[in-house]
Amino acid sequence: MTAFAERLTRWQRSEGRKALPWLRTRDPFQRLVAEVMLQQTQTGTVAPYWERFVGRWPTAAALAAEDRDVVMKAWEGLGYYRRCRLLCDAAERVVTDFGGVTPSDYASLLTLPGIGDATAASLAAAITGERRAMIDGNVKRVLSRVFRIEGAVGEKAFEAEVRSRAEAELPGTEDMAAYTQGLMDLGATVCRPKAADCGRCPVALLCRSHAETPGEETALPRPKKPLAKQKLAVGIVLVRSPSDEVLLGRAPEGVWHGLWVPPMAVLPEEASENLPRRLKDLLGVMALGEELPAMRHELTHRSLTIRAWLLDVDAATFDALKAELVGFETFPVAGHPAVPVPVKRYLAVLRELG
DNA sequence: ATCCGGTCAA
DNA sequence: TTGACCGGAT
Repeated sequence: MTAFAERLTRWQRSEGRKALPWLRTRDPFQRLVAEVMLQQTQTGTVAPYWERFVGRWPTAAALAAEDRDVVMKAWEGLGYYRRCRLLCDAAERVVTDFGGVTPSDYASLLTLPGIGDATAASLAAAITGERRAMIDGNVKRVLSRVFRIEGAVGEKAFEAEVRSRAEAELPGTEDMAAYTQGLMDLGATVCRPKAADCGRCPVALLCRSHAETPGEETALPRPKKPLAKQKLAVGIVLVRSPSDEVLLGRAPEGVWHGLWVPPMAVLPEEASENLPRRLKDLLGVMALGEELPAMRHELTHRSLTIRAWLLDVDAATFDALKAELVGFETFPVAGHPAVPVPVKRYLAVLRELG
């Protein structure tokens, strides 16, 4: 075993994170749920979601049999909602292709929707000790610092060098779980993106970045050019009935696909003043009701300025609007299906207003 | 306000 | 290879 793997593995066994709830189970399905939630999302955010999720659907069969909207509701607020849809697809595939037994080998895992190279390698290493290099953002950072790999994430040479180094460091099967978990623990708690805590690092003595440019471990492999952000004005109308119900429809595709949203219009920010007109046309009404405080919401490549109106209508008008808006359904404000975070905030505002 | 992070489709 | 996808941390 290399010095790096040896030190890292020993450190994980004594100092690594032990309190993460999914580390208490070896059940492949429950670990898979955790791995999917951990894609793009931090452990502290994931923990309560995971507890609820596997408490409710402990097996692939249970998840596969559940209504998608109900599952999405349990995912509400976690973000990247496509992961949830793919996880449901994966559960179905486990039932149909694997007889309900979640696989724990890399090749089989890779065939499941939403399971890519990093997730498959991480799961296989954790559950069976399969010798596969798990390479995620943390690993790229750690390895590029320790072995001083130059270049930017996404560049062919950088990615190839990271992979080559990651494979060269793999320990034997019996140490794979601790080693791979150690890589993740180190990246998350010590070799952080900013403010690396080299005083606590088990491999600081053999880290080239620490030796050659101490104090500059914050230097990351530069990401690619930042993508241009589109500024958009979003208008929504919370149509409320006398019995405290609202109209929501499924978001078609793109942003928030799979979630439910109120009647909505999207315009370039410069055309923001046209939102009321567009919404009135959409609803076929003369007035939009009371305007609520605007909210801002940031997505990967879009900045949203959200304006919202609260339109209180009588029962007959409510039913007429519902009939008018194809695909929209009625939900109690206090029992709505999965909605995007900003919509959830507005619904909370509604409850406070009474 | 900026940074961070896997998978899939185009 | 590039762009789309979300919310929280800093």
